[in-house]
Amino acid sequence: MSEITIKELARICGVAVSTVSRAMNDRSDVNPATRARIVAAAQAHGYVPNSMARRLKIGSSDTIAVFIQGEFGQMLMEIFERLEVELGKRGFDTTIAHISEQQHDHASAVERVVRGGRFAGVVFLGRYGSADREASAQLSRRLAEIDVPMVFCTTSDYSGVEVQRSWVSVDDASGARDLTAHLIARGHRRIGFIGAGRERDHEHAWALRLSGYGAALRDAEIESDDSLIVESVIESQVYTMRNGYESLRRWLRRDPDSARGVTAFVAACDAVAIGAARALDEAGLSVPGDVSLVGFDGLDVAEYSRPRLTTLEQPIEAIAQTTARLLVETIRSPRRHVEQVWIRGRLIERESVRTIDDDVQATLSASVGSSGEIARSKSGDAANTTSA
Amino acid sequence: MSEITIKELARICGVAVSTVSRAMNDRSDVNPATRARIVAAAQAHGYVPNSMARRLKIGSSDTIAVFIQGEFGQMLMEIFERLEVELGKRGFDTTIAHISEQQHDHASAVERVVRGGRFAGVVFLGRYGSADREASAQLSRRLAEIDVPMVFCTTSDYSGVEVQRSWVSVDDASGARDLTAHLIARGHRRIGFIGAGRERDHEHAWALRLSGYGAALRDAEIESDDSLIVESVIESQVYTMRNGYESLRRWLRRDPDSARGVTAFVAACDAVAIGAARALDEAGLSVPGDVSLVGFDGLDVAEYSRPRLTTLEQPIEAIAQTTARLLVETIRSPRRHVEQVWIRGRLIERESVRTIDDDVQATLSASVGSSGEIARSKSGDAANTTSA
DNA sequence: CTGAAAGCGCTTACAG
DNA sequence: CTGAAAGCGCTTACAG
Repeated sequence: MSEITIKELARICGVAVSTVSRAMNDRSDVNPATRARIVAAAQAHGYVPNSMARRLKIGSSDTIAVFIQGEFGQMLMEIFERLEVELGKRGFDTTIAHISEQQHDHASAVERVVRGGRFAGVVFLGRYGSADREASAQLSRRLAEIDVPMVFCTTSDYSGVEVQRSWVSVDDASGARDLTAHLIARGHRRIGFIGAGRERDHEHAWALRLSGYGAALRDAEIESDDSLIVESVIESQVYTMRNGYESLRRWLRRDPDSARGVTAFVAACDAVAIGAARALDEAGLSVPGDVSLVGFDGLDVAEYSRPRLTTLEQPIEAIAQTTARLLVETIRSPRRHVEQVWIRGRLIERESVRTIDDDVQATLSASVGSSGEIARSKSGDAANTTSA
Repeated sequence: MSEITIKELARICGVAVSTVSRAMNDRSDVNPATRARIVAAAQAHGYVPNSMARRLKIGSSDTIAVFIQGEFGQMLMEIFERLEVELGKRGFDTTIAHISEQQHDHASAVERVVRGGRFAGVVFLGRYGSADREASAQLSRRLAEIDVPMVFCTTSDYSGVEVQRSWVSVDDASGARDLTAHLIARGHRRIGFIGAGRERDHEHAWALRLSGYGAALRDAEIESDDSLIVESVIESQVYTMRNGYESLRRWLRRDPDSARGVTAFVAACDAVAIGAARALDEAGLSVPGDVSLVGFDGLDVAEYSRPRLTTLEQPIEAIAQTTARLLVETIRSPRRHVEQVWIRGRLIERESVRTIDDDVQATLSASVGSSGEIARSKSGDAANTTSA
């Protein structure tokens, strides 16, 4: 711990601490020669100002805390990286505040770091609060009280509290709608959705994607069929390949009749799509030969898997820029109106969707039929829960 | 900013600040009734101690900084999550210090946060210093001077400085050796390696994996052939599917003759393997039908891609535990001997390796030949750089 | 251009 | 069990 303090450095240089402070902070009112001498000495002795002391004194910090709850998804990390540079351009430091899933009391954990940290601003990335509605609402109220500038990035505030916050997100609903419409334009009619939240409430982005899927169906006057909605099996880690795989696999086994005739699926995200593709594969169904599949996010895995996945690319750049802009504006003029920005993603057509026409339809039914048999042969253990 | 300070809370409760402090910190020497009153008031007014002031006063913090340089790879994030809980069990908070790739001067950026942050300890996750050897060595020397407890996790210290540091990592060399030996046991003889660093020096883990590959070849008395080593094309982001794809694709085009006869590849990591699989696919080669392929890491994508990738699973749990243990030991007794731990990973056999025998060999040569033709038909633009 | 002084919000001996 | 005081390492008016 040979850390040197400002006092010692001052003694070494034979000046007052206030002079050292000014020199280190590039103030204009310091003799250039003195400054040079001090900076050199600092360098030589490895002096770096104690950031706690500095921030305590300064009062207003220029660091932004970005909260990430639970798992570090790839999409979140990519947004974070861009966000960090955007905020950097505007003169802010960024720090990740991770609230682990294990934490009993999310709300108070968040509150503790926000209140204790004296940040210039806060962004919630990808999740907010806990499944416990009341706790989340509580958190919102308290955050409103301490009045930190904050924006939700890729999360909507579903806490139900009146306080309005700014947010920015990919337009989940329109994205899913575009994806589904694309499938419909390719001749698909019986289209499933993989990865719905168990409770189907508005807890997060997926509910929005599910609604976009429903809207596209309605637009095309296709009757929606709840039995085609595949629920998430692994709720603690929804954005995973494993969730896509397990969820679809279970559904295929349980509802062989529903599976019959489905020609396409929209997955709640790319990772889920990859997992789902494997479940399909194991059931003897090929993509896109037997069933088409689209993802959501635009991860690299969607680009390099085979078949390449048609998906909706999140506009990471724009999301990060907008979030940074909104937050900085809020910091500068706290009482401005809130802005809520949905940014449309871009549909990327690749190889996982096939154009359907009647004769193909026939082939399809046949192969789905065979998958139904596979399902049946294993369905003994799940007989009572089979819905069809 | 209705943040309340200890002084105001003290006034509200009609006690001295020292009493509030004691109550908030659960000291034993406080009247239970007084404590209850204070805690309740703190709750009501949303009082949370200013963490800067607290840490400034305390001097020794109990937070650990984990440094991550450049991209947030999935493997790194998984290790981080485990590390956070392991450190948490031992009473430490964890914070991520991200050094972005853009930063001109890595070394001094690292030094600044370490010196300025007064952390209880530091771990470097996945990368250390910059490509600039001298700068890295410089950093090591300065870090040694300030004498922070630190351990390298999944990074080796190649700075060349005498100061010995503890480290823990998957055993890259033996892992790659196991993987390669596995291929050899399955009858493969001409085996390539995808993702070598351009300079082939010992900058990071990949050099170790490359050497493990070489060792296995030597064990089996197979003559190694440098033309089978595929170099990374995208050096700034080596752990990516894109790097695997572009690197192998270029190689396939450039060295069609080398490609002839290769029956298997070991990829430097799973992401690279996935990208490589696509390049193979585009060249008309199937995995494992025409060429076998193994990865390294044990990411989910290796499990859900088709074919499922045979790979070496990193023992994340053990790595995180050992790192936490070592760091805490170093914190408690700074002068203890350093420990350098290589933890063996587990080979997971899946579907990307095929057992080879003579007649298969014949088929293979034929299809690689056809890929050579594809390459040639596009080689006009790269004619001068073609090595064969 | 430089120095002495006050104070940011806490914690921790030291008295009582 | 409680309070008054000192001080952690800085920065920033305020004088000179």
